[in-house]
Amino acid sequence: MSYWLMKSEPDEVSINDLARLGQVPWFGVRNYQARNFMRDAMQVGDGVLFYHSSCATPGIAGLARVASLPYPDATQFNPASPYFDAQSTPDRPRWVNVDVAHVATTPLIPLAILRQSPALAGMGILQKGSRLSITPVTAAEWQFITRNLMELHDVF
DNA sequence: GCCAACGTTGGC
DNA sequence: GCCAACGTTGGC
Repeated sequence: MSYWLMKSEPDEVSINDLARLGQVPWFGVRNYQARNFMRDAMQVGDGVLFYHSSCATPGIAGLARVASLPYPDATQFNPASPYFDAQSTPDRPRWVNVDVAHVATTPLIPLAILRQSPALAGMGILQKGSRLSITPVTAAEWQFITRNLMELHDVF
């Protein structure tokens, strides 16, 4: 079992949207490294820190879990979608996504708070210039965040 | 809106 | 294969 941090712009899909829908395809990833995490490394049941980016107060807004195997991202075939990729064909799809299911909505843990914890200094999201929308999280980081910052002891 | 940092593209 | 130019990300 692995852990991940996945960024979403709340204007597109917020933690409240995820709570309401229960489960969503993590569509729109157009970065090979992030795609490869979904395609090659994620397992159903993996823990996800749901992160709100590009908003007034960026930070971790809740917990989710990986809920499907990877499969072709439907938006790549839709010419009307901003995620359309003319190079991609159903025969040889370039982009995949997994489904992500809601686990918990938590009080927002702002990025500024994450930066204050030495235990989290190695997190991908905190590295200078890091833009990856999906980054691995260590078990120690996951436990520090869920136990110390969220005061949750019974998830995952 | 600014801008640092990064990934991708494409000419050579 | 190099690398300059460009587009994008995302915090501030």
